[in-house]
Amino acid sequence: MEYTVQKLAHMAGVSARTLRYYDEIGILKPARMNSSGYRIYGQAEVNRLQQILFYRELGVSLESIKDIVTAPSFNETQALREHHVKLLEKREQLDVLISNVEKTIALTEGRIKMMDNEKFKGFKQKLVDDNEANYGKEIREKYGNEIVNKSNQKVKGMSQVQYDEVTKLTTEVIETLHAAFETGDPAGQLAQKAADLHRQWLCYYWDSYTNEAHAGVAQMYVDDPRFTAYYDKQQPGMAEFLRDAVHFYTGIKK
Amino acid sequence: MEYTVQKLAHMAGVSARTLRYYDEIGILKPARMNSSGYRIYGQAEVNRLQQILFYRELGVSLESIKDIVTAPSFNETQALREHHVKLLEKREQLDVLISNVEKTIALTEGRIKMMDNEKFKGFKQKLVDDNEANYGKEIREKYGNEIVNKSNQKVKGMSQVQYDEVTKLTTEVIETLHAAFETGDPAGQLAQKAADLHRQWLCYYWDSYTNEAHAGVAQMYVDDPRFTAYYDKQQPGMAEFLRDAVHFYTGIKK
DNA sequence: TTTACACCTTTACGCAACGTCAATGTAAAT
DNA sequence: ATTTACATTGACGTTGCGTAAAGGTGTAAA
Repeated sequence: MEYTVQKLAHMAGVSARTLRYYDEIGILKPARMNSSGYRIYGQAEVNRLQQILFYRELGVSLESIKDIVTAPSFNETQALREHHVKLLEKREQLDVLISNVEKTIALTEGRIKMMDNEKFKGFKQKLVDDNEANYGKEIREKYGNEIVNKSNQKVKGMSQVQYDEVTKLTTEVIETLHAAFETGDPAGQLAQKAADLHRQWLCYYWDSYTNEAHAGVAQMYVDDPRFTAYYDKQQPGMAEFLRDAVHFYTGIKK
Repeated sequence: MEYTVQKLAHMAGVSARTLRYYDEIGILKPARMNSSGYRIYGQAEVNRLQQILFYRELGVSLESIKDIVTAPSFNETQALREHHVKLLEKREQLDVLISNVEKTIALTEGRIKMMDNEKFKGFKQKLVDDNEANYGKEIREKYGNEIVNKSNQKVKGMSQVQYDEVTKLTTEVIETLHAAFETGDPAGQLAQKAADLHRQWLCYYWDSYTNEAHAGVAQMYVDDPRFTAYYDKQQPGMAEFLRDAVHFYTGIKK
């Protein structure tokens, strides 16, 4: 009928430390202390502990459990429903993680089989990473999930030849952009060539190209400081220049 | 081309504190320090940070990331594969959690609709909890998943009338057992009545009853200290007595 | 030139939920 | 009477940073 810490701990499958901690934070006080200062728990405490452990199993924080078990009129169903939503979100996140890990494994395996070039190592991954981890969210918001997924799909499906092409294209874009920037005219020949190279570059990542989307991305280069930093680190004002060039190229002003 | 903490932090979408922390734990040292002790990062560090963030996104611990990014010949695929397994386990756990929360919500809703009795509150839940969280694993191991699931199913499907019956039965078992214990004879009339009540009680949880299983559970009452504690808290030796009584009742000695 | 202001530095405490000594006192069993 | 098992409080360690605090720089405007 009465239990010391160890006894209760063993019964409930938790540690004695846990019970002392629960005492400390006030979610499970012992029924009384004996003459030597031992914690003595009764039936009521056993029941309460079971409630606590139940909610703990559900992943509820002790802080929230405190509210649940102390407030007598607390709406359990409501709390559970909220927790349910959180769990579902968590699972979704986890699913994304899992599929990303799976994709990465497939990628690295493919890479290894494909070639042994050290320089190549990690770069395709980085491509996926750049697009996905850094800008994935924004792009998803603006252009939807499908485009991003297809983009990543395309990167993963690239052969080394294609990879080399896109790498070359990347430097070409930058170099042409530099030269064009000197002229100062985003509508000029060089700038339009840069815009065209940029379109080609985009087409390595995108499944379908539209002027609209191209112009949108160009605008984002200016709006998003991380993009701006990337382009402007070469030359201040570069991001804006590229945007203007693309806007001329696509015939779309945003 | 070169970045201070803030710059790099902003670019990568992390805090400056994070970068200092990464420096501290040695997974991302700056390229150099300037004359005033400022951290200066270069392109190599940007790349490395991107790798780090990539793995972080995947939920890998910084400790593991350290191994990945510092050891040049570290088998990435192997590491990812292990992480993959962990993630799958996590998702399984999460699925269990989710279904439990769903069941509990259904249960509490049913309870509320069924009646308004305060005393009843939380107890059916506790029944499921007791069986599942505390003894579920052992019972599953010995008698398989199906029996346990069906048991929980039965509890959840119980009406209040049935619940009252099983509650009454519980006290009857205990009381009869007490009286029988006085006689000291596990083969006597009282003890056999207790064993029979115990069988009836079991049948509220089990879908199919067998002498074998009944005898097995009785033995478990002695083997498992948590069960022993439960029965012995009334009277020391009670668990053994009940086991003996049931063994006589079922005609099975283990 | 001074001053404002943004940015840098290190140091160090705080968070959640305990695990894990350490030092010491008590109950129970031999 | 002594061993053994278990009780107590106290305090530090864990992970991945957030968040001051106290003070030194870098640059641009007044």
